[in-house]
Amino acid sequence: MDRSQIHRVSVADQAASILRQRILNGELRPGTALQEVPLASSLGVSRNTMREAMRILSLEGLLKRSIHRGVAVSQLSLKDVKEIYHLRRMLEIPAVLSAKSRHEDVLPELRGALEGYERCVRARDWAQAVSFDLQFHSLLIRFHQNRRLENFYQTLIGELRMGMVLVDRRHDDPGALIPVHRKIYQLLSSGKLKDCAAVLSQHLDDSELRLSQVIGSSHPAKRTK
Amino acid sequence: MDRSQIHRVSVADQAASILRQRILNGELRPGTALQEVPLASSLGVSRNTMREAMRILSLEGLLKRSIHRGVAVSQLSLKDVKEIYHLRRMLEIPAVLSAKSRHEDVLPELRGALEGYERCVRARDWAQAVSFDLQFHSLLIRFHQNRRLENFYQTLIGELRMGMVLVDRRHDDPGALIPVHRKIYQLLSSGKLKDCAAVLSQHLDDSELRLSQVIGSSHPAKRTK
DNA sequence: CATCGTTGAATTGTTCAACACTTGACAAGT
DNA sequence: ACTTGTCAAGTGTTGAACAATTCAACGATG
Repeated sequence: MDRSQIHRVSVADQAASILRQRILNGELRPGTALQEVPLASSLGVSRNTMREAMRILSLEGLLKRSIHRGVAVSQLSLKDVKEIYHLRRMLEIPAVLSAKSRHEDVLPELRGALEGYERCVRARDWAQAVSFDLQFHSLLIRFHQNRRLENFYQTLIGELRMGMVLVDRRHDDPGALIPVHRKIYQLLSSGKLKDCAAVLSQHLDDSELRLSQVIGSSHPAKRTK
Repeated sequence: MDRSQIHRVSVADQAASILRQRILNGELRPGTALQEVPLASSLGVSRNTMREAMRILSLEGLLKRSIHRGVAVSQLSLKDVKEIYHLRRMLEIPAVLSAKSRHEDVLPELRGALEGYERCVRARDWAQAVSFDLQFHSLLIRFHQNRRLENFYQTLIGELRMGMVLVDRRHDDPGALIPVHRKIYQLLSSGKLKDCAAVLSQHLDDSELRLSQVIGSSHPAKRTK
């Protein structure tokens, strides 16, 4: 009788969500310029509403605004990747180290994300697999029990995922991460937190390296005319 | 050509800055309801522009939006304070521990903030003193050399400062923090990072306790269970 | 007396159309 | 080649309108 939440969301928020989804899915690739009028009419909203939506996404880091020059889908630089992984290490490793038995409600969700990931890999649905992968890591942050931190981490992951759509195409071995995530989950659920942190740390190193290589070869050193 | 100094900011951003300043100065106290039309006309901007400004501040956490119910200056709860200080400990202590000699460019700035703080305390300018206090801690975050982290920390400090304007009034001993900050600076510049972290940790505990007491007595009708 | 619709004013959400300003490209002139 | 002028396209901003929602006051009904 008491529904969780009634459909009370502003149109601007919905427009932002749709746009966010398109960016995170790789439908809108980094660097793509977005014009207000065509986008607004394609979503069936007014230009002002679309501007509010774009304002939201630009504050999330997904869009980059240049005044009077329009907005474009943000493009991750190597420095960005380095920054984001620095933060991931700083946040995820203490998270698993602080995992206590009273946090057990997170374990089933971790298992769910793990299984979803494996299912997607078997189905060759890599975009969805990336989602489950990142969801798995987001759940680790829950151990901190800090809503602000979760939100911050979520925006980080959003930026990262935007760059990861580039990885999909040349992802030669998408299933290689399964045993790693399995191991993390297993060590975590059995309380071997130090070992878990070690595996996680290595996993993050590998992930950063792979993404950096793709980004680096994607848009190489700026041409100095 | 020096293009970096040209004053090219959108009106919406400027409106947001003005409003942010008023909130952080305590001119607009937590809980104050803000109506679009009066505010817009008082700043001499249109309603749409003011809406964009409010959107910015709500995403920064300074304003709280209830759909169709208006926006109000956010109010820190005890849980918020706990969250924010949890994050401050998580960010500031590793920051000083990772302080290396190559970060020496931060030290003069820390000294500047320290001296500004002492100057304000002597002049009984507590609002400005709080600014220098928080600036001192923001500078510590610089040791992480991570721009995203600095931005995140800055929004945290913004929320905190909003709650601290309540402290000003009953601040019985505003100069008590001088020796603590001095000590932190001294230990930091002499490389005694472990000791520095210990002092900083204690300082944060004290600060949280003081703020919690004020918040708790400010709106006590808060049953948490 | 209390509870439940109803009404209506006030405020926000959204749209629309217009204008000012900036930018980038192209053409003309030197 | 370099500068300058022009122009179209796009963003920034405004003001007015309408739709949707909230909230409080008001009765009506039991």
